[in-house]
Amino acid sequence: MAVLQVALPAPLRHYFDYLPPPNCDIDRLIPGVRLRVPFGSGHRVGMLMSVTDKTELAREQLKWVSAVVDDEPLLSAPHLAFLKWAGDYYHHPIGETVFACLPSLLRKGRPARQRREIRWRLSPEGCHIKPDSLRRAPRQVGLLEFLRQYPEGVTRKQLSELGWGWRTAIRALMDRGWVDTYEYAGTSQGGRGQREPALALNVAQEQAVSAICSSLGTFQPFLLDGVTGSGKTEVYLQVIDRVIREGKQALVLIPEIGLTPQAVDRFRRRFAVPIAVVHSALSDQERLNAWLMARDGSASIVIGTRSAVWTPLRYPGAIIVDEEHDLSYKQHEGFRYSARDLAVVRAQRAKIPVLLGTATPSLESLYNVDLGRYRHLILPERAGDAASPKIEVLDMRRRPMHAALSVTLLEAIRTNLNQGRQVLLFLNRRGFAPAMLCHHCGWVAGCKRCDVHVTYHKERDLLVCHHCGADRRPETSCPSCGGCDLIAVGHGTERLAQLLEDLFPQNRVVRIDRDSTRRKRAMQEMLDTIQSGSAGILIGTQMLAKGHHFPNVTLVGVVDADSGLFGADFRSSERMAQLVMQVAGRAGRAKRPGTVFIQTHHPDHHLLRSLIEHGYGRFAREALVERREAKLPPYTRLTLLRADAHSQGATYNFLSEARIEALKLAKGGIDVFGPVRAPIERRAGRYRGQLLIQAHSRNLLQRMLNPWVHQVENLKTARKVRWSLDVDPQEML
DNA sequence: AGCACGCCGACT
DNA sequence: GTCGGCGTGCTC
Repeated sequence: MAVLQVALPAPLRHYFDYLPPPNCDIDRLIPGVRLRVPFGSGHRVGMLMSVTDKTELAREQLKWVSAVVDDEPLLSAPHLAFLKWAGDYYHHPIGETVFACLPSLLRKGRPARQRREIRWRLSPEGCHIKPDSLRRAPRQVGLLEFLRQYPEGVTRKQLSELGWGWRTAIRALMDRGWVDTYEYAGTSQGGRGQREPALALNVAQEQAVSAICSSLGTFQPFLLDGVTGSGKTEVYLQVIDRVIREGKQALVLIPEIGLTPQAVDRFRRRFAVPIAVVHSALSDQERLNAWLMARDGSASIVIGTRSAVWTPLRYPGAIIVDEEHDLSYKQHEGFRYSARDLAVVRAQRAKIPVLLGTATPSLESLYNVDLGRYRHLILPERAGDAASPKIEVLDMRRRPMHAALSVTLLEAIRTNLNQGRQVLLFLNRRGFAPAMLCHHCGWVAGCKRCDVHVTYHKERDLLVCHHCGADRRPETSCPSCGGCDLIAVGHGTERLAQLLEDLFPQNRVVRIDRDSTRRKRAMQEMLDTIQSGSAGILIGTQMLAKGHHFPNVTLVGVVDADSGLFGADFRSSERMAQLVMQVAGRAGRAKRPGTVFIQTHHPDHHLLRSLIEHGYGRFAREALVERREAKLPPYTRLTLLRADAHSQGATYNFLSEARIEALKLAKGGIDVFGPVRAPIERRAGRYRGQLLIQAHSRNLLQRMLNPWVHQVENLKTARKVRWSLDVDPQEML
C-alpha cells in the first residue's frame, strides 16, 4: 500500500502523508509532481516528495489525494534533493522551501505551460503623435506618455496598476491606430542583430578563462578577484560563451541593484541565444515563461537576483555570482538563505564550476581560498587604464569644520569644481537631520513604536522612522518642557545637498537616495544629468556606491567613516572597507585619476590604515586574524534564534526556555550566548531579542540544531512569539 | 500560514 | 437578543 509524502506550503517542518487517489495509475506518482490534497477545511496544492509504504499515523487518519496536477514531474529528482538539502541546512519548513522555487502560477496549481501574453504598445504612427493634438483627452495623453516608456509594450497588469479606467482610453487610441497589441515572445530576446565580438584578453584574464574552462564538467569554485575596470565581465562572457558552445546553460546571479537593463544588455548584445531574465517587474506569466525556458533548457543564459538561484536548469554548465560580497544575496526575512552559498552547493551537486567575482572579497570566501576549497584568480589592473585613486584620511579632530565637511575637503571640492570636474560625496544617511531635539531641555523626538530617534525630512516636513516607516508632522513645541526651540541636529543627504547648493550656487547638485529616487524614472533621469555633465556635485547613499561609473568625477568624499569602524556588528569594518573601495571605484579614468577623502575621528584605526596604505587584500588579512582570535566567522559558525513579541516578557521567556534546551544539547565545541536584547529592542511595537549559537564546525552545529529546532517549536512559550532561525546570519541586528 | 472553534463587548 | 473581537489549537 503506497503512502505519499507531500510537502505543503505551510510553516510546518514535516511532510504530510496521503493515500493515492482511487483508480490512480501508480506510475504517475513520481516525486516532483504536484498534487491537490484536502488540508484542514480546504484544499491545497502540494509537492510529492517521496513514495513509501509506511506512515506514523493510523491508516484511517490518512486522506486521499484529490487530484494529480502534473503528468510529468515539475522538478527533477536532483533539484528536489537540492531543495531538501537547502530546507535542512537552513532549518526552514520544507513546504515553504520547495514553494520558494516555484513561480506563483505554479504554486497556485496552474499548468506548467508557456503562454504568450498580449501586450499593448505604440504603433509606428503612435510614436510620432504630439501630445498637444489630444488636449481634450488627458487620459489618452497619459497613456501615450506611459506607453512611450516601454518600447516592448505593457501588460494588462501594468495597465491596471495605473489605478484608473484605462480600457476606454486605450480603445480610443487603438481606434485611431496609434496603439496596437501583439503577443510578447516572453523573455527570450536572442537571435537578430549584429553581435558584439569578444574582446582581446590580457594575460591574467586569459589565465582565468582557461582555468575556469578547463574545469567545466567538474565542481570547482573560483574566487575571481579584480577591481572595477580589470575586466571581470569579459571573463564571465568568455566562460559563458564556452558553456553555450558545449550546449550547456549558464546561471548568472547579480546583486539587487545591479540588475539594470544596461547590465543585461551587455549579454544580449553579445550572444545570439535565448536569455531568461528574472527580475521583479515581470508579470506572473512572464516569470513562469522564464522559469520554464530555464528548466527545459531552451534558455542558454539565466540572469537574475538572489531568488534566481532556485531556477531549475536542464543542462547546468556553470554558475556565476557577481559581486559575491554583496549583502543582497542573503534574504533578510522569512527564508533566510544565502544565494551565494547555495550557488556553491548547487555547483557541487551538479559537478560544475562556480565563479564568485568581486573587487572586495568577503572574508568567508578568502578563508575558503586559504583552506584550498576555492581557487583564487586575481586580475590586476590593466596598465594604461585608470590609475587607482589616491585615498587620503582626513582627521576631523580639532580641525576647522563647516557643518559636516572639513575645510580641507571643502577646499578640494572648490578646486575640482573650478576645474570643471565633478565631485561625489558619500553619506549613508538619508533625510535632513538624524535627530530633532529640544534646545532647552534636551528632549529628543523618538518613534512611538521603535526605540530609535526619528529623522527629520525637510522637503516633506516630516519626522520619519527609518525602521518602521512611521511618519508624523514635527512637534511645534517641546512635549517635555513646552519650549519652542526645537533644533535639527546632525547631517543627512538632504542637508548636505542644501549646504552645498548654498556654498556653490553656480553648481547644480544632484542627490541620489531612496527619497529622491522614489519616482519611477527619477534614478535614470538623475544619472543622465550626471553623465551630461550639467551637475557638478553628486551626493548619495549606498545606492550611489554600486554599479555606476562616473568618469568625470575626480574627487570622492566619504563624509563619515566612523559608523563603519565602530558599528554594533562584528562585520561592520568589513562592510566599511568594501564600501570605501566601491566608492573609490566610482571615480576617475585614464588621464585623471581621482582622489578619495575619508573623514574620520579615528585616523589611526589600524584596519583603516592597512586598507588605505596597503589596499583591500592586506586589510582582509588583518581582519581575518582578528576574527580568528575572537572566534568569529569564518573560523566559527553562527546561528541566531530571533524572536519578537508584543511584550518583553514573552520574548525573554521563550528565549530563556530555548536556551535551556540548547544547553542540554550543546556538547563541547558549541557555545550558547544570550538571551540578549536586539540592539534596537523595540521595533514597530514589538520587543526583539535573540539567542546566539556559536560552533567550531558546521557538522557540530548541524547535529545540534536538528533536535533543538524540534524542541523549540514545541515550546508552549513559542506560541506567544514570532521566531525564526537565522543560519549564517550576515547582520546581527 | 490559514481556518476553525470559543467565549466576552457595542449594535441592528 | 446578535455580529464580531482575536486567543488557542490543528492541519496527514
